[in-house]
Amino acid sequence: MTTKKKKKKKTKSAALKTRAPRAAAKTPLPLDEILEGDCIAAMRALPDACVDLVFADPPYNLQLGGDLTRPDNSRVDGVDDAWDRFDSFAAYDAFTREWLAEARRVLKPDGALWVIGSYHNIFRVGTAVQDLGFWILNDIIWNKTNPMPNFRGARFTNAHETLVWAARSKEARYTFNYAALKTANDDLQMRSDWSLPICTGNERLKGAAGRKAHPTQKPEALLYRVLIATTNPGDVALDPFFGSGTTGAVAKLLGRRFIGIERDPDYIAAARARIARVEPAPVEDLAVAPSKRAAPRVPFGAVVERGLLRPGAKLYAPQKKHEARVRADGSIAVRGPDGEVQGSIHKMGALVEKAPACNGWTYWHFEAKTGLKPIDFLREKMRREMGRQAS
Amino acid sequence: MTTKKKKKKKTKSAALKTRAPRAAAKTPLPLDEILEGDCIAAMRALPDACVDLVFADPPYNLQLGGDLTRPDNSRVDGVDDAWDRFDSFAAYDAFTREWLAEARRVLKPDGALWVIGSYHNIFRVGTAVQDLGFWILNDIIWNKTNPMPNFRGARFTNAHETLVWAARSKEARYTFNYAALKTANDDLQMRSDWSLPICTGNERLKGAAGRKAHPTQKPEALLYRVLIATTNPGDVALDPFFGSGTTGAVAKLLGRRFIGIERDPDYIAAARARIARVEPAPVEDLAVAPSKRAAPRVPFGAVVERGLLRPGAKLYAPQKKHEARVRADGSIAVRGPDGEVQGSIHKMGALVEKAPACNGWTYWHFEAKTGLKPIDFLREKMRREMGRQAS
DNA sequence: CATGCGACTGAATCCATTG
DNA sequence: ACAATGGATTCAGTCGCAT
Repeated sequence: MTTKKKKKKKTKSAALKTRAPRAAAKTPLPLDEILEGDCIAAMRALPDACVDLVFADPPYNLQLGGDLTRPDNSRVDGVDDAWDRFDSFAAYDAFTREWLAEARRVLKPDGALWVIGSYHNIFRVGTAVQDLGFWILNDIIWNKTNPMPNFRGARFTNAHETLVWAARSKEARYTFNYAALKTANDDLQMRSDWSLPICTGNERLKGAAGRKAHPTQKPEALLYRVLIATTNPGDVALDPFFGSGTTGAVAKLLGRRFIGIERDPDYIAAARARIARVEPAPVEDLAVAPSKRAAPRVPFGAVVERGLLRPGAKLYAPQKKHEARVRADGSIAVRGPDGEVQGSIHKMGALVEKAPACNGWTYWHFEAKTGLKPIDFLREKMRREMGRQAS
Repeated sequence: MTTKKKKKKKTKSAALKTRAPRAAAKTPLPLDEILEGDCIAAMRALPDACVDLVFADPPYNLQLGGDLTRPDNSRVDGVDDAWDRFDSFAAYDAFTREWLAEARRVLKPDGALWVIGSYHNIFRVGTAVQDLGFWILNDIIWNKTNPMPNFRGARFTNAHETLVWAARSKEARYTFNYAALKTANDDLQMRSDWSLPICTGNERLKGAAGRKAHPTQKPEALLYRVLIATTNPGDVALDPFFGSGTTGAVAKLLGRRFIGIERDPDYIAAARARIARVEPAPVEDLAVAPSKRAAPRVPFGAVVERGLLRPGAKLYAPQKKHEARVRADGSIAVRGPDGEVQGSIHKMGALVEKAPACNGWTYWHFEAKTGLKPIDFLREKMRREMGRQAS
């Protein structure tokens, strides 16, 4: 996983052939801007495959907001008998599928989607995500450390929200900075349940008369983790329900670009002022910790070429349980039941271990002054040499 | 809420008018029995409005690919049983809606439904639950204390499953034993996120050759909390996907009645033997044991996310013997002989100290107004913010 | 009888690149 | 498209056995 950004201008043709490229593709993207208007209309004005990530915090459901309109901008009546409830769900579903379809269109082939919601809407959102061809990667639980208690004592304290993380398609090579997250998590894999406080105190935007400027402002820590985990510096994140602009504020802090879409001019004004106050982090501290997968490939033959191991040198399995001989062509030779066999460090490791696979770099060891060391040590040495050349 | 059982023989006519009452209504319910066969057919043989609770653990439709091996080359025993394979989302949806509709029919008007699932299926289940007229009360997150890791480092550790708790209708006066749960939770409201270990060890049923008798046996603690929270002694709980019989075992323990439905005769045999071994708890002792709570873990990355240390901030070893820089992803950078090295606070502490291990929390310090303070100070601050979190 | 070490396991949509 | 190949990748807990 991790970065696959180097030469990814392959833009899988399948991703683009649903629609003819738009004229808009030639106009520059509205980067680090907030577009005022309906998110579906605004996304329609964007070209295909132009953003790396979509983060969406859509309206949660019909019951809560009179805010929701049908795709044709007619208002949904707030009714609650069975027939109209179905009608309401249908309207919500239509709205959801429409903005999700546009989001998918503007996503690059290897792009990804995040949507946050609660039990009121997340099941409908998740179903639509699957039906539209996205490929769910995880559902993430934001456990609120300080949720609003349930005052009536009629249910469990609703102490979490759910995020869906999905690649644009099953085949997508999505961005996931695994090693960086593991490092940040004190060297344990990051889990699907995240404990974060809700947005309060200084971070909470205040509007007129000290009232909260936005009813559902998300904490910056949540977006921080999302952007660190699934984007790289310079990536473009689109937020079609920009609200108070948390996505934009954290994107600016972390050296990512953003495109916001928001209907409410008051929210836009609050978000603009907020983002203007953000001081970007130093560029040199933004790159995610390098993962082994992203490191330049050093074939074993190069180690031999470089002279770090001479042809004929002996390699050992852990505890010297097996022995191999380095050959000039970068293969190694081991003794098998039918005489000597030659092959890659991986194949020969698997062979002597009778395992289906083996990482030869960590399996085979050479005799160093200080004892047996894995040959990966030599690869690391070469990578450091190469790094100095590059920089 | 709590008990509403006193005068609930009102049996809302709306609940019954879809179907004529069955002749079967006159035959006694198959209480504390396991019915062999397809759950839809078996439920059809039950009368309307005859159970207080439905707990369902349906197939998840995992759609697993090829084999998966652990880093040590051992093979993961995935769920590839025939009962979990569906041809399409449409097929899964049809199946889901059919069993849910029957479940709703057999539920008493004030009855409730629980369904457990993962991101593979829970969105489709939740959508169907809403469409069929159930009223969602909570979604509950079962956070696994010991989940299986993500072996390839490709995603977040899938560390939870989701349960949907829904009343039969919006108007239902469902059962919720608020006070009992609050007491059990050290006088804190029970939250929607539950931390429980997966089912292992002695509790896990073994079949032939010591292999697991069922691939997805649920922990009894999970059903314990469900039944304590949303049923009263003597209530009837129907489990249409009975499997290894956890619902029946806990129901018997807690003085509830159960009806199980299961297709696989081997599972039925295992469940029968298991339930026979259960000793019902003394009626007067059906209170819940208090749950212990641990201090929430705060990784270093969360301190950076939270904004308590900005990317680029400097950290110092005691006596400023060494220096490090905070990076956006929650790693830190130090100068080594071959240039800058990055890693966790622990790894980098060990590196500069040339020690095998190091507690980065106490080793690294930041510049506070009152002088150098260990970064553990910031972790403590976050823990205080997060307050006491229910288990 | 403790203690330690190694083997084993769990609802898993689990790789990337080249040819 | 698929096949072959390189080589990256795990956490909490239980159980059995050796010391």
